[in-house]
Amino acid sequence: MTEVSAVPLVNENHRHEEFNQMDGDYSRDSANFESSMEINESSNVIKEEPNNGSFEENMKNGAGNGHGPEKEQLKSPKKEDVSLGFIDLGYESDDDIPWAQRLAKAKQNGSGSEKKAKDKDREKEKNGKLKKKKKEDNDEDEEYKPEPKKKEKRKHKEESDNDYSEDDYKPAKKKQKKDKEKTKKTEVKKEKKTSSGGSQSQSQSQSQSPKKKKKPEDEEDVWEWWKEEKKPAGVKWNTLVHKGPLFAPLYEPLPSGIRMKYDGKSVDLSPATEEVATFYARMLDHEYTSKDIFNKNFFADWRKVMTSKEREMITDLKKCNFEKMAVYFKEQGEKRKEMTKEEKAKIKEQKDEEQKIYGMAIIDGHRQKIANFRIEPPGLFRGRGGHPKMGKLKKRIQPEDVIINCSKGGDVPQPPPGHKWKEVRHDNSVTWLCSWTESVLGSNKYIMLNPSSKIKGEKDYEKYETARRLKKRIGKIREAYQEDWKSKEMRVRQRSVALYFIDKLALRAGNEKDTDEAADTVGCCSLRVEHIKLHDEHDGKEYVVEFDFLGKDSIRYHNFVHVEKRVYKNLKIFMENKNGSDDLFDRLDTAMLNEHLRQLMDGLTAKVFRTYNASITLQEQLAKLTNPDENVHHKMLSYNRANRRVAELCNHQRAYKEKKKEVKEAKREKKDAKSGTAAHEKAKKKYLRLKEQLEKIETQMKDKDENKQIALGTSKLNYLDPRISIAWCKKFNVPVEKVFNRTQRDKFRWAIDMIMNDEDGDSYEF
DNA sequence: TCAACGACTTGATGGCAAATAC
DNA sequence: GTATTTGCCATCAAGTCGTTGA
Repeated sequence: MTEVSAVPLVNENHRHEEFNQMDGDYSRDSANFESSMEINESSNVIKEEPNNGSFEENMKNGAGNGHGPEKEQLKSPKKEDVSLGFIDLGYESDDDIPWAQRLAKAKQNGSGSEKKAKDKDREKEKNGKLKKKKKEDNDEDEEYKPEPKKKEKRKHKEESDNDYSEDDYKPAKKKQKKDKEKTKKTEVKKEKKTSSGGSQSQSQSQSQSPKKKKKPEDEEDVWEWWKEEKKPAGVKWNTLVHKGPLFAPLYEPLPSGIRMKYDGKSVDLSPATEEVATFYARMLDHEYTSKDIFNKNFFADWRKVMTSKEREMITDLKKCNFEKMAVYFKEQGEKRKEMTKEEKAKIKEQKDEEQKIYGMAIIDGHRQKIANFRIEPPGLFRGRGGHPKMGKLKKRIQPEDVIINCSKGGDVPQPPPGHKWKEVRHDNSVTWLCSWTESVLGSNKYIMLNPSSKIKGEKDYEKYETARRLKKRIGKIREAYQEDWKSKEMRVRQRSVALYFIDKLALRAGNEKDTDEAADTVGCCSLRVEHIKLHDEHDGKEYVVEFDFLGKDSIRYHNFVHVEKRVYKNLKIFMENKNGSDDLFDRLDTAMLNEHLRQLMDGLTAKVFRTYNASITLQEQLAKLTNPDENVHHKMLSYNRANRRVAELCNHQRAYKEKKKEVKEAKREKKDAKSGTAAHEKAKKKYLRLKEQLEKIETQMKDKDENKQIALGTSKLNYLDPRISIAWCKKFNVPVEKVFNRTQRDKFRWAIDMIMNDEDGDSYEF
């Protein structure tokens, strides 16, 4: 496990400040929800208008505090309001949403069973309300005994105590001719395209209209799926044609002079044994090979592929010397770098050819890029953090391991000569093209389509629409979970506190996981008592919770957060009579939490809060930081700052401190090892490598200051509604290329089209 | 009923080529 | 022209969440 540092991370002070600000906003938020509701009711625009801004924004501009000016704003949402951080939705009715209307409508209408479920919910709701009235406002009402095992939790059946239904929100109507016309036009265009079929016709039609000067990215077969009817639920495609996966090249034995040494003597290994040895040799410079678990796992798996003779001889990894192999691979690498232009071009050509054949699928008549058409090559498993299986052998995947998914008919991909597929399936309820079972964890791996494809894009679009729906309900949801802090039922209290953390701190849900199979990392629901410390007072603030745990990818989350008194008191109760290794929320898990969330809003799960909070923060930060009079360069600076705020919220940070500590330890190791010995050499190498890595991070920090600390790309690609960024570009005359690179533009083509081709696109509100 | 599984999204990492500096 | 830096992109591990079947 990565050792944690007692010193706060570089940008933690900043974040700490920010969270403290949030706290201020938070209380304001809930206190003023009612006033915003009243306003909207009279305005007949959006009936349900909770205070839905981010905490920070609300505090700074006072949005939703029930004073005069907001009333005016809420009554008449104008384009200009965007720059003021106005928080109402720009759209007044379904029909107002360009191109999205049919998609959204299909979803809203729902199926019969969905409706029944809602009715049932309403029944439950009534009962819940009656019960609620009787509830007393006392924290210590329920005698709380921690649950011994989470497994029993599900016995406490979820009661429906929600107060909302989808129908609560009924937007006013407004005609939208323009978009209908647009949709019509595109449909005609599409018909022309598809009538002549496939990508060829696309390029033909383009060549027929030389008037339109198109950028290279528009030259491909652009499938404007967002202007089409949605497929029935569960149907992912009607026809799917592809060439199957591309397999890793076969192993080529090393030249005769390149041999591993065992106990000082060169040994000839069988090809299979040698291949696995090369996996290790290639990683010799990597920190992994200094880890005991890695070596243990590698050696055990390596021995499995050895011949009995080899197994008899090679009994100790420490006696193996892979140096010669490692040097050879380095030399090969150098040679590759020194290749002539022509040689490089030839290789590129070959790769492009592979991409052309295997990298594309035809789905419902449209050519779509495949994300990963290569079968993962064999190698050693690189689990992160303290993964118990790191170093294990990832076996070579054969066609006999691969399941193909495609249309029925003659277009089934051919397996390589002399081989056959494990199975050929025609399952159009899934999106994958090929799948196989990976040998280390036994999990399934898939070949799927590129993010620019319809299948992925549509899902992405839906994700942001769900987050936008959450925006309309967040006020009520927050109000409800605050009320639940006082619940007599321990599971309800735990759920409400967990939800508060997920909403406020953008924590992940935290599924339970098997620590024999994966590193010991946690999320919100799986937090243990040892992961938090309560400080009655810290840094001049009351009720401070110190979080310190390893989250996804074993990245440390260390943060001091001021919380409401009631949350603090609840946490104290949750921790009573427990050991550090006990679950903090012993009566909660992600399934229960999500079941509850689903009752609050259709499609709501814990991860929607991350999308919502990230997007709303970006929108507000952009509005706050952008000065329309500045040049593009300065505007971009503002954009990156806004983006960075989001990344901070989501904890996408680089572990600078961790690296620093590693370097320190490596230095000590080097000092401890006897000079001249192999151990000393190894320690020295490790130290130099880590030092170099640290220096790189430091330089980046100095050069690019703020931005390098945070992995901006992740939030940009996964959490931020791209329409916010594009609308910002449109409004402030910043080229979209400045904000999104080629890949991102491909992925977000739907959003670019929606905003850029809409007259009111620049006033888009998340 | 619930653990296990399947399908999918999220996110870190590292290699490589294009851009930039010298 | 060469060295260095930067950004892009592929890769694959690690999550989330809904479904399944014992």
